Parts: sequence; C-alpha cells; structure tokens
Amino acid sequence: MTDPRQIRAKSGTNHEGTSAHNRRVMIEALRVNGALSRADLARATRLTKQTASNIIEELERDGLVVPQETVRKGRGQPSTPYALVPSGAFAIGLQIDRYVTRAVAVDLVGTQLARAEADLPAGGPASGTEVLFDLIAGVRGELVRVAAESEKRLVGLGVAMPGPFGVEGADNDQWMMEAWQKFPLRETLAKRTGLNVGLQNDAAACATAERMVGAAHGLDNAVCLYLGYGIGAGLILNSELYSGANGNAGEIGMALLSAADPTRTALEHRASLASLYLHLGIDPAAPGIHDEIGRLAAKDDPRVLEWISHAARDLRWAVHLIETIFDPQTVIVCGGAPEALARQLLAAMEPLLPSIADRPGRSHPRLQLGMTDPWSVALGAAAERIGRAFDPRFSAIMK
Amino acid sequence: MTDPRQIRAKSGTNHEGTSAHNRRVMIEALRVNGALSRADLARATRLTKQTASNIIEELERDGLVVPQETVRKGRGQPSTPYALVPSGAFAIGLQIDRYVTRAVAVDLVGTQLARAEADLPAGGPASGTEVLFDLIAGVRGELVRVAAESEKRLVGLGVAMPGPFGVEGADNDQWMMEAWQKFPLRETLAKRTGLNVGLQNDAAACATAERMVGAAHGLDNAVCLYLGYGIGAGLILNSELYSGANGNAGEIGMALLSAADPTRTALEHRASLASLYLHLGIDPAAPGIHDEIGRLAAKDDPRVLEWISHAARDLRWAVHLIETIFDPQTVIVCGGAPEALARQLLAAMEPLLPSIADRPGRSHPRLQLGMTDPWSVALGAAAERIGRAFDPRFSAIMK
DNA sequence: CTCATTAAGTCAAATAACTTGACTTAAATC
DNA sequence: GATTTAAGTCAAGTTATTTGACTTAATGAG
Repeated sequence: MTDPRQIRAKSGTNHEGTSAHNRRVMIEALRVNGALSRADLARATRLTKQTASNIIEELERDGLVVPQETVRKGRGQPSTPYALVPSGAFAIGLQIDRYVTRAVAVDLVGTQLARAEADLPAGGPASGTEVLFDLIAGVRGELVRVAAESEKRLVGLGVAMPGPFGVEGADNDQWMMEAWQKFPLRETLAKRTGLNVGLQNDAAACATAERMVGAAHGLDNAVCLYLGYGIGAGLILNSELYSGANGNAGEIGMALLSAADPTRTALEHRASLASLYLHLGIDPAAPGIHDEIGRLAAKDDPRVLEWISHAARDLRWAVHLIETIFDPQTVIVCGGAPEALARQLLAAMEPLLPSIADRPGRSHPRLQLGMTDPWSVALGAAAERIGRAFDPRFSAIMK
Repeated sequence: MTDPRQIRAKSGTNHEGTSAHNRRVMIEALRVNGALSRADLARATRLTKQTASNIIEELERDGLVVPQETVRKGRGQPSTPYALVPSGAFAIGLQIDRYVTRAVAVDLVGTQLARAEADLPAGGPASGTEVLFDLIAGVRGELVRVAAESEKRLVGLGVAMPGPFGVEGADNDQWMMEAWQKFPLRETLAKRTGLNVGLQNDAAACATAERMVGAAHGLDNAVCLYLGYGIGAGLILNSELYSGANGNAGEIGMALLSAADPTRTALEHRASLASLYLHLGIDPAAPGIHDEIGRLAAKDDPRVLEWISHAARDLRWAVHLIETIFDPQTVIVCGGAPEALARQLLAAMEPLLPSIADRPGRSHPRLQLGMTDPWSVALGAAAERIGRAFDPRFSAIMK
C-alpha cells in the first residue's frame, strides 16, 4: 500500500457537500441582492423551486432568514421575499497594529455591535497578550449585552496584523512587529477564547471588509490598495481572497520601486502613513495622531501636500502595476488614513498611468475610495470569519 | 417579480455536480500521483471505498483508466493500481505568434502526437485565418492517423496568442497583433472546426503546460514568467489559472519599470526576445532565428551577453515583484527562448533580490527553468482544454 | 502447515438531497 | 366572471453516496 500521507489529492464530496454549497449560494445571493423570494432564488441559483423552498425553510428554522411583507408585482401569486437576519451570526475581529489594538463585534450583515481599543504595549507578545485577551473579553461581553443569543451564534475570532508572516529578518523590523509575527497567536487565542481563530494580514482584512459592506460588494475581481502604517494589497480574485502559499500575497509595500534603483527603496518607505509621520517628524505612537493628520490635510498643510505629491506618484505607479498584473474590475484605496488625506491623495493620483485597465465601456471606475475608517481592518478580520462560515467556496464542498 | 437577469448569484449544484467533482478529483489524483488503487483513491479523496470503486468502474468503462499489474505490498489482498489512459482524451492547441503559427495535438497525459507549423502572413486575420484552418486540419488529420479513436475523444481546440485582449490602441501595435486581438477568433474557429474553442494569452498557456507536464506539476501556487517575443506571467493561484476580469491578468510585459521613470519604459521593451532581436539588429521574421540565437548564446556572443546582463537586471526585479505580490511556491521561467540563452539568463539573474520568498525551509527553489520549447505555448493551449474537461474546478460543480 | 491477521475490494440495503410533475393559491387582465 | 400568470406546495421518483457485512488473497507466527 502506498503511504496515504504521500498521496496528494483534493477531497471528494457527497450529499452534505452539495447541500452546504447550495445553502451558501443562497445566503450569498441574499447578501448581494438583498431580500429575494423563493422563486427568485430558484431562478438565480438554477435550482428547482422545490429545492430553493426546502433550503429557505431550513434557513428560516436556523434563524438565518426571515420572510418580509409579501409583494405584488404583476399577475400571479404575490411573492414573499426573504431577508438575511443580521443576528443570524456574529464574529469578533481583532486588529493588532503597531501601537494600538482594536476589537470589534459584527453580525451577519457586517453591522458593528461593539468596539474597543487599547494601546499596544511595546514589549511584543510577552506583555501584549493580556491586553488582547482583555480587549476581546470586553467586546464579547458587550456583544452578549446587546445580543443575548450571540454566544451561541459566534462563528469565530478573526485576527489581522501587518505581515509578512514567517520571514526571517523581515524588512519591517523597525516597526517591532516581528515578535508578534513569530508568536503562535492563533493557537494562544484559540486556547484562551475557545473560539475558532483565523489570522490574516491587515490589507487582506481590509479587502474582506470592502467586500462585505464596501466598494467591493458583489465584485469577483478587485484589488484593495491598503494604506495604513504600512502598505499592502488585499486581493479578491475569482470571488475569493487570495493569500498566497504562505499568507503573504499582496505585500506590495515591500516591492522595490524600480529595477535599476541601487538604493533599494520599497514602496512602503515612500507612501505609507509611516512615511508621512516621518516626513512630518511626528511620533507615530502619539495619541490623537489620526485626527491631527486629518486636520493638517484638511487645511492644506504644505508639508502634507509635499508628501502627497510624492506619495501620489509612487501610488499611481502601484495602481498601474496592480492593473497590469491582476486585471481587476476596480482598484480600491482603503485603510486607516484620515478621509481628508485619502481624498486628496486620490485626487493627486489622477490622471492615472495608461494601462490595460484603460478600456472602453468600464462599469466600475479604475480607482475609487473605499472605507477610510481605522476600524475597517478589525471589521474585515471579523468579516472573514463570517464569510468562511457562510460564503460559497470551493473548499466548502469538500469532505 | 424582480428581473431575474439582474439577480447576481452563483449557481447551485446537485448530484450530478457531486459526481462530476468526484470523477475529476480522482482523475487529477491519478495525474499527479501516477497509478493508484481503488483503496488508495478512497483514502486520498476521503470518499468511501465503495464510491471510489464505483467511479473507477465508470472511468474504466469510459476508457479513461486501465488496471495495471496487481502489486503485493505486505499483508492483505494485493491491490490493483489504475492508471490514466493517455488516449482517453485529446485536444488540439494552436499558438498564434507574431510571425509563425503552430498547432499541436496532445493526449490526456500531455504527450504530443502531431505537430505543424506555418508562417503567419502579415495581413492579420483577413489573410491569416485560412492558414490557421489548414494547420488545424492538418494536425487533426495526422492525429486521426495516429489515434483512430481520437475524433470521438477530442475535447476541444485551445488557442493562445499574445495579449492583451480588448484594449484600444494597445502598447503592442508595433507587433501588428491588434487586428488578431480584435478578430472574433473563437467564434470563427468554433464554427469552422465544430470544436469547443478556448482562448488565452501565451503566458497563461505556457503556465498551463508547465502545470500539466512541467515544473509546476502538482503545485497549487506558481507563477510562470513567460519569455517569448513579449513577456508575460502565467498565474496559477489556488490550483487554478487566474486570468483576471478580462483575460488580461499577468500582462507584466506592459509594466513600467519604475515609479519615477519619465520615459515610461515597459519591461517588455527591455527584456523580451523582441528586445534582443532589436539589440542584435536581426529581423524577427527571419527563418531559423531561434537556432541562430541559440548558437550565439552558446558561444557567448558579446552582444548577447550584453543584452543578458541588462535583461537579467530587469527580470530579477520582475521576479522580486512577483514574489512580493503573489507569494508563490516557485517562479518558473518558461517560453520560447533557446535553452542556452534561457540558462545563461537564469544564471545571470542570481543572486535574486531579497524578498518574502527568501524564507527558511523552502521545498521548491525560488526560481527555476521550465520548458524552453517553442511548442510549449501550443501544448499549453491544448492542455487547457484537457484540464477544463477533467480537472476539479469550482465552476465544474455548478449547474 | 495451519491459523490468525491484515488489507483490498464487493454486495445489497439504507440514506440524503435534488428533481419532476401535478396541484393549489392568489393576483391581474380581459 | 373567466382566463392567464406566477408563487409556492405535495408526494413520488431519481441519483449518488454511505454503511456494514462479506469475500478474497496475501503475510507471518506458532
């Protein structure tokens, strides 16, 4: 007998896999299109009326959908649309950034029900894990107060932090995240919270958030250019987040700016918020820094404008590269930058460089602004858990 | 009733979808692992012995697998491994390059059974389509002679040509391919040949070839850096070829080399075979040019070495970018360059730039040489049709 | 040399989930 | 008021996997 561990194969599926897929397809249809009748769902998913009806019945029993008012639209029996029940599921998202950590509780449709934020102590996991535990416990407690049933319907805890993962002497030593990146965070949190824990980088989380409630809602191919302390790209390819062989896909901040450049300057060193702080001589750990930057941008501070003009040039090129390599439906700028800054930066990036994206009859803009909300990363981390539990995915059909 | 055309949803699945998936999973397992017994297949796919057995029986009836000699390996009844039958399916691949067109017929395991090549007349589709028809008909006829059953088992015709598709005033006007890119090639060929026709760009086809019989065999995440007349990247992400929203993903040749560069030089203009021909002052349409370049490279022609040193620098950066953005298991250099040239170029690219791929415990090299065969694009075009018909894919389970 | 053990593979019945086609309900239109 | 149209249900039918017992054929221990 050949050693079974050496045989590489995808897993097969069975009736349960079929059923799981169909449930997920219907839930996603409701998420993307809003409330739909059983007949609409049957048509959209190409299942029979009967099957759609059975699944809706089951979803209603499970508390995931509710019937709405019947609607008359022309001849025939009026239809009864079903809508997702926001409180059908919950997830907690945790963002670990350089100087702060944020936790948020969201429901099935992405509404934020609880939030908490704390300073992240400088000593790495050794001193920081208790802060995380407390933050999570606080949000979890608040969630139970707001939604009594939530504990039963909590699908997991999503964690997002700057990458890259598993790389020796990473380029980002200076931000002191390496200790966190090497720490067995997932295992530790799973053990402590008893929850299903997922881990991804901040750009990926942001993309997930955009997909659930933002500019990428319903899109199959979109790239989110994440502008935070660092820079990254969240990749939604073929309707799924792509994270690479080691979870490090999209670490575009580490991309060197040119083939010829002997100084080996990475994009991140030129166009991230970190580079702005540096440019302005501001301590990145300073409290209220987000608002402060927003104010400076809003009043056209010359040094901010100076940074914008430089950063815009590099980001314009990053967008060109993303378009050339991914051929996405759209590129979305997102992340924790203050909105005033993000808007100015976006404006400064126009006109975009020519690329294959410059085609007639586009249905989405080449570049658009997504969420500019410091909470979007934590939101996305939570959304990933929701999506994993409910969205149609290839791996979900397998045994 | 909501307009069904406006409802966006994935399709559901049913027993047929389940069964199709399981068949595909088992075929892929045999392709990746070689011959396997029913029991092995059951374990690897996590299906029951009975199901695996039923499917193997069906595949044998369909002529896709055959039992091998039984093998005794320890206690218990000896097992009977089943192997894919090469003649279980066939496909024809067609490459349309700038100055030549090539057709190849392959079987289920990627063996080339017939080949033909012709000059591509300069006038675009107007004068070129007949050449294609003749070429295809010739290969098809040859295939029937070699494998009498092939017509019944011909799964389709794959076409590969340089991209990008659907772009106005594309950067590659100079190569005169624009007329081909705008021509309804798929429809025309489908009508004329009666076959199921697929179309992709040359880099994607090359990646598909590497996956079927080359360096990417069995890999889930690999990027093929295609070095042909132009340059492109073939992207295998999550076990599937990624082609973007408009089939133009991976057009890395059109990437500008730097954020700052005011001359807007694209990678393709520096590191493609076209750039080499230009550098050497050779007419790219000259017959025997492939061998000529190979000879020059083999005897260390100084002008070739000069080009190599420049191209290597730009390609080193391209690899860095690919690693940073995709986090693949490996990067494979492939395409129609003569092997001597490709080897020298690969050697000149070392040492690679630091990147997240520079991690301990890698199981695949960061960069490796794939096929250097002018026929690999046509082979890949055919392989894509085989893969579409037999490999497990998410879309294959849907109704 | 025989028997216990182990593993491959088959048989037949059970089960799960989608499909089919007829039927019911309710609204709009002529 | 009859007809048409569409939503939705009912009950039987179909497909494909699962289950558990059974058969076959080899190894190894006593």
